[in-house]
Amino acid sequence: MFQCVFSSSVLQPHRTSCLFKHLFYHSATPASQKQPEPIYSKKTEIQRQTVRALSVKLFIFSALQVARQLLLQQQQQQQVSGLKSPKRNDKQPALQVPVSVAMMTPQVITPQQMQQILQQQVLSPQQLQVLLQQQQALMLQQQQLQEFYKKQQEQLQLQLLQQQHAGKQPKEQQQVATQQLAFQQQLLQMQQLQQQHLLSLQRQGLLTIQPGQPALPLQPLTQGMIPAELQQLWKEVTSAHTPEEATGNNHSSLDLTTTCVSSSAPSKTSLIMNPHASTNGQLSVHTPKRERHLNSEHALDDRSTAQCRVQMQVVQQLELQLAKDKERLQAMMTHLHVKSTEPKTAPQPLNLVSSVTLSKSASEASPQSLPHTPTTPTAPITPVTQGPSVITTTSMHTVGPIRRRYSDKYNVPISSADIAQNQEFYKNAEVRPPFTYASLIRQAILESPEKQLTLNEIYNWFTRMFAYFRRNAATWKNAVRHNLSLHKCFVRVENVKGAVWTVDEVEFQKRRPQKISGNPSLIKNMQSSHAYCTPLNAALQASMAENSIPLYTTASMGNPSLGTLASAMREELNGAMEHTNSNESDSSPGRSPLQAAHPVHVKEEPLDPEEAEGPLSLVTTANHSPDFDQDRDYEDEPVNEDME
DNA sequence: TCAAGCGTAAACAGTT
DNA sequence: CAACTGTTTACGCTTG
Repeated sequence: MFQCVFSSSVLQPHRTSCLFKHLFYHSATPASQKQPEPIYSKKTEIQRQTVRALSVKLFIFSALQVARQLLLQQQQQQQVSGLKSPKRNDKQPALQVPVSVAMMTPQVITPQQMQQILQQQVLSPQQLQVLLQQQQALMLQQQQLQEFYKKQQEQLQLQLLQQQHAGKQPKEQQQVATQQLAFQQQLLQMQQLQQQHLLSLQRQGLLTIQPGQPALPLQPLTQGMIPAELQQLWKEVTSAHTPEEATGNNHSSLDLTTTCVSSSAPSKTSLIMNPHASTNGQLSVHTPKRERHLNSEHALDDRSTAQCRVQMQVVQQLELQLAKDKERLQAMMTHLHVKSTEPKTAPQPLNLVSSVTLSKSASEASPQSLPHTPTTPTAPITPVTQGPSVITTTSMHTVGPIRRRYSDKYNVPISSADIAQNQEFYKNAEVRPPFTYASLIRQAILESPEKQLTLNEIYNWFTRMFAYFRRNAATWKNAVRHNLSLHKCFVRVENVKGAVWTVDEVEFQKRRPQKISGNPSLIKNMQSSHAYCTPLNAALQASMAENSIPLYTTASMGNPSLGTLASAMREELNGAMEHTNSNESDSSPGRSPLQAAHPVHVKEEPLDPEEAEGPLSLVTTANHSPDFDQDRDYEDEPVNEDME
């Protein structure tokens, strides 16, 4: 009855690659529900973010490398082709490259999936250092690649014009097809190697994969290419050469380099990745034999022309992506520069680099700040900054205790602001929110206009706000009921229609000091993270928009409940401050009166429905009319359409 | 080591 | 009668 079917970008859990099933910790299957959740407590959010960003960049970089290689190959083919053939129009627009895409798709890791995979990272500071160095190197390489691609593209265009005058040779077509078949075989091999490497990464603790991780709405890395294509290109380039890389355990992009931090010379990484190609496009000099081969067997025809065009498009898309990525990276670096003094001036989509490595990484970054152009929905953002911030107290409600498992260990809490900032993320990604059931239930109730919800409405809120709760309904619904009954802060109110649940703020506030300890640094971090709430939300919106992700709502637009949630998170911070810092003002005008006056606990002293109505209205707001509530399903309706 | 908090599972009873 | 709702207990895990 309560199983909601989301017509939006609902994630299909089982689309996750089987390769990672055994790596998942939070399994979607009931059999593994008893397992603990150490993920939350083993790593910091910053670590996850850093690696996540690195992964995306590495993926893009790899794709660029592949594209370059293909360009070079294409160039080889076209260089040997003459201008003799008559001009022909393309009658075979069918692309050659994507032929094998379909069979590659199941195990392709899209950037989004990569993010999901990487959102639960275990990284040591040393590893983070290395990764950051890699990131720096990648940025430099991307710049070099961009220049290179532009040159290549110009050449390609010239050659394409020439090629249009070339004739069609059936024999060459067959050979091309044969070559592509061989290519696909190589790709399969590389696919296996890639899997092995991912496994090895996982074993090393570099990768941990969320259980039952749903496939996020697949978003093309670029407009013209699907991720599978990029992945295929990556495999092609990695399989095309350097068998020593492929056979080893360290051939992955994550191991690209730790040495090429220099910004001057061509990086070592690029040489490793493309031993046949130099960054200045002098490929033909290095591969005379291959060129001859190509000369003899690959003349121009419609297919190759189409291929060439496809490659041009690929390059263009990659260039676009590269530019965006560069902008993002530069913005990140700039943000790292300024955030200590101007935490609010540089809205960033991601806080990807930990403050630990800030000085080092930022020192080599371009100071130019560019508009953030996030391309993917991101994992929870948890800025850890020390910048000053002003918490604007609102009269809104709070989310409440933070799940300690997630954050306490490293004193990098998932602040309440985080959930507000990452609402879209939690809505779309099947990631367990780092909040207790009690907090979430309370939030659901307080977000309602009447500050009361039926059990079913609470269910709907969960499923609507968190993709994670769209699965295992029996489990978490049981937990919700359990929490409702167990905690005194939840008060059941008999209604005409039935029963609704309200929140006893007094009781709830009693719990918080236990959750948020008086660690000053912790509170400070929470304050700072709050400072980023707004820009981060904007960044998330931009991210969603750019990737055509269904943008339900955000804290600053659309569904008001999200704004409520965002405000609630700030309130949560205030609440924490109240408990930990006596100097902090008790500036919660909307809440304090209720705290003082709240009298009744149905659970402790069951009352007759008639009796319960009156005093409990303190919690359920003064203008509450039980009859009015019956038809008040408001936001839940779209979700409930498919309910059983 | 212990207690507290939390999540999960499950049994049970009452209600719809 | 089935499903839902609500309560309660038990257990394991994490954390301080």
